[in-house]
Amino acid sequence: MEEGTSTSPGYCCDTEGEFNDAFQWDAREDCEVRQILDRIADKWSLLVVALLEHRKLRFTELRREIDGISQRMLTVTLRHLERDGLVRRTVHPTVPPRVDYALTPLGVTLHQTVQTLVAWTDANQREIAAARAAYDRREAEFAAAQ
Amino acid sequence: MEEGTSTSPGYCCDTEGEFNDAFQWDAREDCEVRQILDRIADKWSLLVVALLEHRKLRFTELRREIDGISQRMLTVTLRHLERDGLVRRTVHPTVPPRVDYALTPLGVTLHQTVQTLVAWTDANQREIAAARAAYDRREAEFAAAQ
DNA sequence: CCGTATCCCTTGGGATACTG
DNA sequence: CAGTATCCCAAGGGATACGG
Repeated sequence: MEEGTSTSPGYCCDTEGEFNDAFQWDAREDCEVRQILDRIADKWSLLVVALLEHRKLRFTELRREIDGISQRMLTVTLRHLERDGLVRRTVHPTVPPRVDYALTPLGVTLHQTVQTLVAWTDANQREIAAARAAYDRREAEFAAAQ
Repeated sequence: MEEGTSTSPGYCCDTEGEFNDAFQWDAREDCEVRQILDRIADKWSLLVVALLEHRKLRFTELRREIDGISQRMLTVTLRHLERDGLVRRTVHPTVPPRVDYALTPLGVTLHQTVQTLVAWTDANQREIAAARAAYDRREAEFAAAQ
């Protein structure tokens, strides 16, 4: 079940917006952007998508490649991605069972899009680290002054 | 404190990668990409950034515009964004106090980057919704067959 | 090999009350 | 107005054990 399907559109149609951004979303929790962002942003999804970029992988292969993931969370993550049409699950009726996972075309486009964000992170991580350090230093000085 | 500062680099340096992606990240939890993704993916950050795109806003103005946010979470979110150098907080020493928030140049570039993700979501929400519906239908049929 | 089921702990985040 | 401080609950996710 898990909803996410039958809720109202949620994406903000620009009703008399004072600023005409190309995109603008509202604050509702059932917003489509939120739904999908939550998927993208959970602890493991992007890692799975990244690993599947160029190749099919079996369950156990994914498990080995993703350091620290529990069996449960790998299953849950894969099911979510499959439900969203981002990953295709193929079961080979052999014994012992063999299941492999691959990106769908939609999954590939998501991966490409996410790369721009990763690129941004890569380009700005030093600046962010510096900002954090500066903030923490100011905070420490302030605390010391008390 | 809150770490995030002193941990090891965490971003995968491409040591003998069999696939030479432009970007590739490892599975470590302290990965820089994760750190920053966690920030942009939390419940309110992007909403705040979006609202600040073109204008400064005061604390209460943000609170009014973001439907459903608690006072506590607005404070926490703003502090995080400020610490990361994405938002600048300006206190006017008047009485009653006046504080306003604006994006830094870095914050502006983040916002722009995120827009590509929002655009992807916008372009593909129907396909995702359809995939979910199909998945749920198959699941329901399977359950009925039991 | 590929999962599901259960238990349990940690974290995110809402409600409320209080301060400079 | 612009926050802090406290309490508390629900969801996320790890560990473990079992099943087809």
